[in-house]
Amino acid sequence: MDNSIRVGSQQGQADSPQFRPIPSNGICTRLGDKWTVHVLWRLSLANECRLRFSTLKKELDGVTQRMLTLTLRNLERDGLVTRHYFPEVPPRVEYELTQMGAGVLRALEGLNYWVRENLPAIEEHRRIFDEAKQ
Amino acid sequence: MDNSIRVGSQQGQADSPQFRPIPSNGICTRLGDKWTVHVLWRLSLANECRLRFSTLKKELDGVTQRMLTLTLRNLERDGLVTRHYFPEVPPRVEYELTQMGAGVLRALEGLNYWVRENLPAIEEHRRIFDEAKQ
DNA sequence: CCGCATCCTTCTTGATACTG
DNA sequence: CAGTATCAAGAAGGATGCGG
Repeated sequence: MDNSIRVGSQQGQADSPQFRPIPSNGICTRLGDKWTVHVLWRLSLANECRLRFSTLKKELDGVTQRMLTLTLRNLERDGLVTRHYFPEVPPRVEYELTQMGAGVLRALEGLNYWVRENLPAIEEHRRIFDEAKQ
Repeated sequence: MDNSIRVGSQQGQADSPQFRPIPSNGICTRLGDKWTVHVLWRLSLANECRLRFSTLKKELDGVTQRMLTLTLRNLERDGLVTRHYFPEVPPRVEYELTQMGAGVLRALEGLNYWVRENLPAIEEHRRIFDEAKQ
């Protein structure tokens, strides 16, 4: 498993004059995987940003136990989520969004907004493009 | 090829009270692929946001012709890039960032910034986590 | 020069079964 | 209930050759 959050041009391109050197790419290696953002998001909506594994699993439609575990493990490793283990009779595990975890979601707001604004235009472009291809 | 920019919870979860309903996920299906952001970024730095194929290929270190073509085709389809074809003797093709294309990069600034701020902390968490696993 | 088709490899995800 | 291990399926990416 590649556990990197890769940032921007892995290539040795010189920094540019105009903007800061790095486009936010590759974070998407982690954030872009199938369940990560869903998990962060669901946690952010929970009371105290905290849910147990089974609840999370139940509410993220379609996620398998395996993938949820993997996703949470990676988030924990990155410090975006904290794991609380209760050694009870049926064991209980809760996951909590950290401050940093909440920060990612805020950082995604701009993108989220952009998508909302532009999705119609994008879909229109696609329609035309695909049509022209016939 | 899946050409969707999928936004947020594909699941039928009810909109939440607190935030707007959708976390910006899945855009990463497109933006998160290996070369898309690199291409947008490189174009944004170019004169008139415009470069020919061969230049792009030369400057994006490691990209194959196939992947660059695919990436550009998808960007063109979405309306983030325009393709200009010149039927010359050795054919020439230029790609130009559209307004909307430039918009994505701006939308990514928040994320980009967040990564810069938090990468050290993330890497520290990883170090500790991995160490504890021994 | 640019693009496409083909083949092959790697990574991610899903399905399933088993353990503390 | 939560986690792990194993196996199989699929998608993404890379290598290469041909064609306009």
